[in-house]
Amino acid sequence: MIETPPAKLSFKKQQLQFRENAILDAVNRLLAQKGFDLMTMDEVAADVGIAKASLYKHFESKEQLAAASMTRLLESAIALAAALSDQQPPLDKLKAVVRWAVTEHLGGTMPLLPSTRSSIQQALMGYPPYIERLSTLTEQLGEWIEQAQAQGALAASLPGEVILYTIFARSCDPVADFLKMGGAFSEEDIVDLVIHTTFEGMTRQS
Amino acid sequence: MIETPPAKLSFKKQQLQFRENAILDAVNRLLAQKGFDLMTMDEVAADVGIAKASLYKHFESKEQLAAASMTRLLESAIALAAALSDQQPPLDKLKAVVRWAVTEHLGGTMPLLPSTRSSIQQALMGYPPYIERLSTLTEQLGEWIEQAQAQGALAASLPGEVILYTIFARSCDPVADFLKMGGAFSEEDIVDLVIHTTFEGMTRQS
DNA sequence: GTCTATAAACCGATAGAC
DNA sequence: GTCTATCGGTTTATAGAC
Repeated sequence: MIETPPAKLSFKKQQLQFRENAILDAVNRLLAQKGFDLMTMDEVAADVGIAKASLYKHFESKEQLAAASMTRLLESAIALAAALSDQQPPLDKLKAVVRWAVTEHLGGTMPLLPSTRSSIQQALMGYPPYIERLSTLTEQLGEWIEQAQAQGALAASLPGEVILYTIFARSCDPVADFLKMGGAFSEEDIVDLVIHTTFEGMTRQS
Repeated sequence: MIETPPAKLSFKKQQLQFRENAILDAVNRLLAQKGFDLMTMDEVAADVGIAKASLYKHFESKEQLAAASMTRLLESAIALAAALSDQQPPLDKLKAVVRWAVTEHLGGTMPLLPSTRSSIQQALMGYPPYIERLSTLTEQLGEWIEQAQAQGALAASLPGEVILYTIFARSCDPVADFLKMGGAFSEEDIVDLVIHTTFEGMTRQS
């Protein structure tokens, strides 16, 4: 019994995809734990359970490996945004995105980016697949921001850029880490607190 | 003419202090630009204009060097806090601290910390002079936070920890970097925008 | 493709002359 | 104390056998 070439090829491709996904899982976790600079290729290989040289058969450099991981993360965010009901107010959809990001962050699966200072930032900007996803996500969020402002749900006096960047930045907010370290709050509480201060600020009585 | 021993000793000490201050200036700038991990001792030495080996006559390790720089930064913050008028409302004093920090950040003299993930964080926690300053600053800010909450100027429903950590975190807010990169706002505008979103949030109409 | 072994570069820290 | 030169260790990336 000889399998037909197409099926065998498909199976091989599936195996390849599966292996590369396992690699990206490890990279994602290590990026979240230690950041790009402190993450070593030896660690990634050990975490996946393969030799370091084998990594380079799948990804040609550490930068491209991290870029691929970040691209997959953006795809998750885009998928989440697409799954949000259109009947929800745009402000709720924006909060849902932040909720997802902060939850991932607390779970240890959110890379430390965005940070202007990270050495990987430059490599990311020269990696078209990442730029494309970032553009897609930015467009979707920007649309919701405009709608929320038109409805009066978000301050119309604030430039859209400021709101957009703030939402991105809160995905990696160290406040969540500090609160988790303190141990006085549950992860659900921490997420709620971060979302509340982000959107409502700290001066408003509730 | 032979100078008196006390005067000569004082002069030598002054020279030493001056040199070490120049070193810490360079460290502070490099920590702000690249962070601890990417900062090399060769760079620090080149920036100061001395040999790398000479650095180790003043500071015994890279960690201690960074810790000394961070300690000096905290002393600046404490001095700023002490200089604020007692006639000001506590909320205004808290905003003034954030204003100072974000301005330093935009000027390229604010190290990337705090960040739970930085490899230096652990060294910092084992460096008593740093801990002491951090405790002093935390106490002062905590006092103002309580006063502001009692006055109704800050939300009394928010745990003080959350407000404190948020103030610390906004000192290194990447939003300021993004807005600066965008080039559409002056540095004064950026500082105002960050302070506004931090304290008033993004939903309130103004 | 996966492995072991190694090359090439870099970095923190030190030795030793002055 | 400052310098030049170098050690020891780590890291990215590759060579070559299987």
